[in-house]
Amino acid sequence: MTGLRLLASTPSPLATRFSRLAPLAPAELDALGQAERNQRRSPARREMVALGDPVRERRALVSGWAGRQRVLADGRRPILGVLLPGDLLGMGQHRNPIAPTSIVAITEVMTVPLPAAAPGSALAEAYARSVALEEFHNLAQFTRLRRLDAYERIADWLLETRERLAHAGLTVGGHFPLPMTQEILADTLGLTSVHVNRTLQAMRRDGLLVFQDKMMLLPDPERLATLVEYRPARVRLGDPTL
Amino acid sequence: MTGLRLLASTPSPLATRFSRLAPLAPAELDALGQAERNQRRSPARREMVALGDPVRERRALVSGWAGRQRVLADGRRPILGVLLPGDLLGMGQHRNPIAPTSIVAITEVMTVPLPAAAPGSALAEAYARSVALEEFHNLAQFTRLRRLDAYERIADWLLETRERLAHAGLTVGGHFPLPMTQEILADTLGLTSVHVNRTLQAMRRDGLLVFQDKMMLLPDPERLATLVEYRPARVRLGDPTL
DNA sequence: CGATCGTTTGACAAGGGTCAAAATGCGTGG
DNA sequence: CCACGCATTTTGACCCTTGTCAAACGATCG
Repeated sequence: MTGLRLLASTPSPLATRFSRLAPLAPAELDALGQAERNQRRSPARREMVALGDPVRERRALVSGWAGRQRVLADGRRPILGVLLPGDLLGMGQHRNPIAPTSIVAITEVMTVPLPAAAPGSALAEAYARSVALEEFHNLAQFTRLRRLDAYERIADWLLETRERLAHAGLTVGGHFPLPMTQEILADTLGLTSVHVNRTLQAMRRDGLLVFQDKMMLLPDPERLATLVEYRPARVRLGDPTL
Repeated sequence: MTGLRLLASTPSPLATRFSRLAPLAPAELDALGQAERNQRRSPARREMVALGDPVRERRALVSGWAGRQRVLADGRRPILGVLLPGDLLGMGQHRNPIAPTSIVAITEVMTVPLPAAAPGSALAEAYARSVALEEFHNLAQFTRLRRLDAYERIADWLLETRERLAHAGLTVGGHFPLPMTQEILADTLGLTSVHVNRTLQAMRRDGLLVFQDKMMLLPDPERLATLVEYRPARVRLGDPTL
């Protein structure tokens, strides 16, 4: 009975992530739960937000993966960053913000409207920390593309993605979902799909990853982390909860 | 007489940039002017803000150039973006933000504390737009590093920097200051100084730039812009003032 | 007038891109 | 349940941009 209830009430990625970002009050958790009843669906490959769209409301991703991307004149579409369950959309600060990038669903994606947060509330703090984390990951993506070679880039990105998914409660025994093609991974990492393929094979040979049925396992994350000097994300120094 | 007064009261880069971002009230312009009396100096090469520092106050650059950078274990120091006069520092959103990057003075830099802006005021809007512009330029830097080769990267960056300086009233007859070494430019663009040097020479041969005494002139910005499909920054669609 | 920093030039190596095609997987309809 | 068509993964051969290493040259400053 308890088992069933536990199963049924498994906290959503959104609630998991947010209650780790700030100590949410029960009422705030409840507001999140209410918001999650109001899901909107975007099928895979759909452009959820177009570049330059006015931002009407703040939303959160509750399931599925999306990519922030730019479409270029030459047809290429570099992916600037990946949005995972629990991540926020449309957090611009000023009155009439417009979307600085387009957002495209990689898999089928469900989003919900974000409940308003009273200034100074734990929920507001969680939103702000989420934004700060996003900035952190943007910077990480930046340095990744500058200084790491293909092998290290992939290793570093896998470690980061694993950590983000774990933070939203989406890893199972070290395994985590990776529902993207090698081509999209290539667009994310600034490589060609051919080269991603060769590099993944090398990592497999080196016993650093196992990938099956869109599930990834890193058997030796420590070795990977040493390899690329990976440092986990922190919003605030000295905060052990993040 | 009028000429003298005009000269003496030449608006600062900060005031110029901000009154173009939002229609500031006279009182707000005055507050900016007051703030500018309170300058703090950082000599060239000084680390103005260290990675992880707590952000105590919001400031603005009023003269000189700085770079947001990361120092890496291998000693390299990729520059993530350049801060020009009129740009803001420390605009994190949450209560106890820490600096996500270190900031280093490229030339001697003067900064001033930012006056507080009432919510909903034109000044607050100007701040928000400045933040949005910064995000825009971060994204531009991003795509620059991904898809453009060395020649295009430099061309694109020069066009953007020229536009930003013009926006702060710092260009004179198409000429603009470029007070950085080729090595720092290389760090900014993800290239080596050797390659920057060769590429600049090529652009000079092609008649696309003239560089003397740390002043840059782009004789044919249109040709450059076509070359790299350069698109000027806009914070809001349909806003002709930006 | 050294000393130091920045620019310029040369020779060479290599990581990754491009092009092309084969192999494998997978959903759909018959 | 099978066959077809399309998407994805894999492999091979070749080439080009950029990095690396090293040294010479030029300018600026105490």
